[in-house]
Amino acid sequence: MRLSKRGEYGLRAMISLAEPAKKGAAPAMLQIKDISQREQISPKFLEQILLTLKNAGLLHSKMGVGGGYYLARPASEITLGQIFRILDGPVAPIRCVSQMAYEPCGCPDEQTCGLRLVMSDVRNAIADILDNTSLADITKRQNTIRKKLSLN
Amino acid sequence: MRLSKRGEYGLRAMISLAEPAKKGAAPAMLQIKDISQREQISPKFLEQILLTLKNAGLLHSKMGVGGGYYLARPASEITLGQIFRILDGPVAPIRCVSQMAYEPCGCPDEQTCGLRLVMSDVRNAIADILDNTSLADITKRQNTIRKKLSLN
DNA sequence: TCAAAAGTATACTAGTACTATAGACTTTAT
DNA sequence: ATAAAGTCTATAGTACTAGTATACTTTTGA
Repeated sequence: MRLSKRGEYGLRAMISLAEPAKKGAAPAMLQIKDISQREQISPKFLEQILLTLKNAGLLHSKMGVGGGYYLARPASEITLGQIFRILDGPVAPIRCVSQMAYEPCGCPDEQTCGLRLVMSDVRNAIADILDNTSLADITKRQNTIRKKLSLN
Repeated sequence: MRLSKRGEYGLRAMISLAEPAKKGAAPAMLQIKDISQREQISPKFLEQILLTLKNAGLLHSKMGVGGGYYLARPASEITLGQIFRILDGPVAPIRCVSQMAYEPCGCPDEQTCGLRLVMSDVRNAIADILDNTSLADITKRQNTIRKKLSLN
């Protein structure tokens, strides 16, 4: 049940882009090298990933000197599920329970297949989390933890 | 978040082995070819998988004519999580939230990493399902559905 | 006792996906 | 004009997946 590096890097980059530079400020525009340095990601690989995300409509960019990437929509309207599916494909652990890419498997009877029942639960559990967590939620959770830690 | 074919086949085979031949009877001993025919699995590939499961202590076998594989423990004491981990490794989508195979990722601060928070939730959701579902539970669910279907 | 059935064990392989890397190109600010 | 920054496509090394192949051991039963 692994998240690919592409997916991991893409999610981390999007989370970075959702963090406002100053508290209360608008989400920042960041350059590839800013993100790649902070998150320890190969800049050329990150470039591909951000481009994919841009072509999928989640990011906008500005070319030229002083350019960079920024979120196409408010952080509260971009979910982790959207990002994940663009980079890593369906959430379902097995195709026969996928909503976006259904395919039959070889079991004798799909309707009463026990594995399918459980994997369907797994799919729903994962999708529930990823589709109901926005980039803004992540930022909020991070800030809450930081606050708690600084109190000690 | 995909389940490998090895994992899928292994789980399907174990579920087959948990189904008693006759209602109320003890779980059956089945041969590779029985399972491979019923579940449409390459017999040689299945052989490897069952052997792995045997060496991990989940199956016993009987050699020779009329031999086969059977569950090493009652179906209620074998969980899908056990089978999954033997064949596909850790349940966690990312190593830094794995219980059985932790590894640090490259994020600037693991303690406040937003991605880690969410992926930890995902891991727990998956593990909750797989570790609390036994082969006996699956058999029961299948029978419930079959009963419902035959009532129509 | 020996042939056939069945599991054991390990090596090998073709194909695909993953994780990048490279290089040539376009746009923009100064 | 030039350097900074994103765009786009190709390709390469590696690991993994899904299966094949082959030789061997154990057991049963005719």
